[in-house]
Amino acid sequence: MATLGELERSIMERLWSNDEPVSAAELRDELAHKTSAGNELALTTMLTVLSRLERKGFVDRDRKVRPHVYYAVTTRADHTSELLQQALGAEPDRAAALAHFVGTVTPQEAETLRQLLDQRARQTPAEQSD
Amino acid sequence: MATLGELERSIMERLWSNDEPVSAAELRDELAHKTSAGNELALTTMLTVLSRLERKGFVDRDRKVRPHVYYAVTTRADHTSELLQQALGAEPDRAAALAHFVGTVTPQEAETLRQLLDQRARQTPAEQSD
DNA sequence: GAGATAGTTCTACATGCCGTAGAAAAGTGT
DNA sequence: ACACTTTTCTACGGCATGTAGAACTATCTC
Repeated sequence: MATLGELERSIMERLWSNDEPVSAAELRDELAHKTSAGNELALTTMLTVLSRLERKGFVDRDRKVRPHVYYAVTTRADHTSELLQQALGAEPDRAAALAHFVGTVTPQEAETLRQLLDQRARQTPAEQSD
Repeated sequence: MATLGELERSIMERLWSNDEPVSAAELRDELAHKTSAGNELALTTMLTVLSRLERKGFVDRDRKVRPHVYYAVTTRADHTSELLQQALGAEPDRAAALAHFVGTVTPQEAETLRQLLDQRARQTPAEQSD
């Protein structure tokens, strides 16, 4: 999975935060508010970056309407999950890494995780350990 | 946390896999075996990359001995844990992301996670949910 | 439907990271 | 002091990203 630059990430954050497809112009205006100086980027800049995000498979667009409107292909949770898998992917001692990780999450998150594991266990019936 | 390039990663993998500090020349020879063609990189290439890794805070070196010897500053599990935190860091709905994630781990890992959470619960006494 | 207008794609450039390594400098042993 | 080893400095090509003008295409209006 390709990584995202700063502007690309800002755009994805916006697209993830709201399902309705938006035009490049809207995006540009909204992002300008977020930046300290409120610089408006050129519209073509938005369009270029959106095209790149499209090429990377992060966004898609509706080409039937005239200002094309863009939307995220996946949810942010999905994306984060992929990042988590990727982080673990190269790790030979996954248990050790998970141990470190569990040590860093908040108690609330630990509880969340536990509940999720319980749900999961119910869906994926007991496995035999070998 | 800075990201790693391909060569940088290879070097870190090697350093993480063995605690003993190694010289640039040793590293170069070992990594050459790993690559398909067995290309030997120039020694200065190793030194450059090691310096960059040092600057990034991934490795340190013993400058008292004459071929300087290099070693990883953190463990790989530590690093992976940081990546996991980082992946979750920007996520507003951490629970959702964790849910996706839990859905992707193997049953064995789920069990590992459960055990880790149990240990953790023993160390961090029961929290009151609000 | 031809021209004006709005919107999109093409092309381009600066910057910074990374892989790569030669040239220059610095340390070491005899 | 000199040859040899090792490290640092400098450099360059390639690629990703932010940035945007130029050129092209679609749409609307009269």
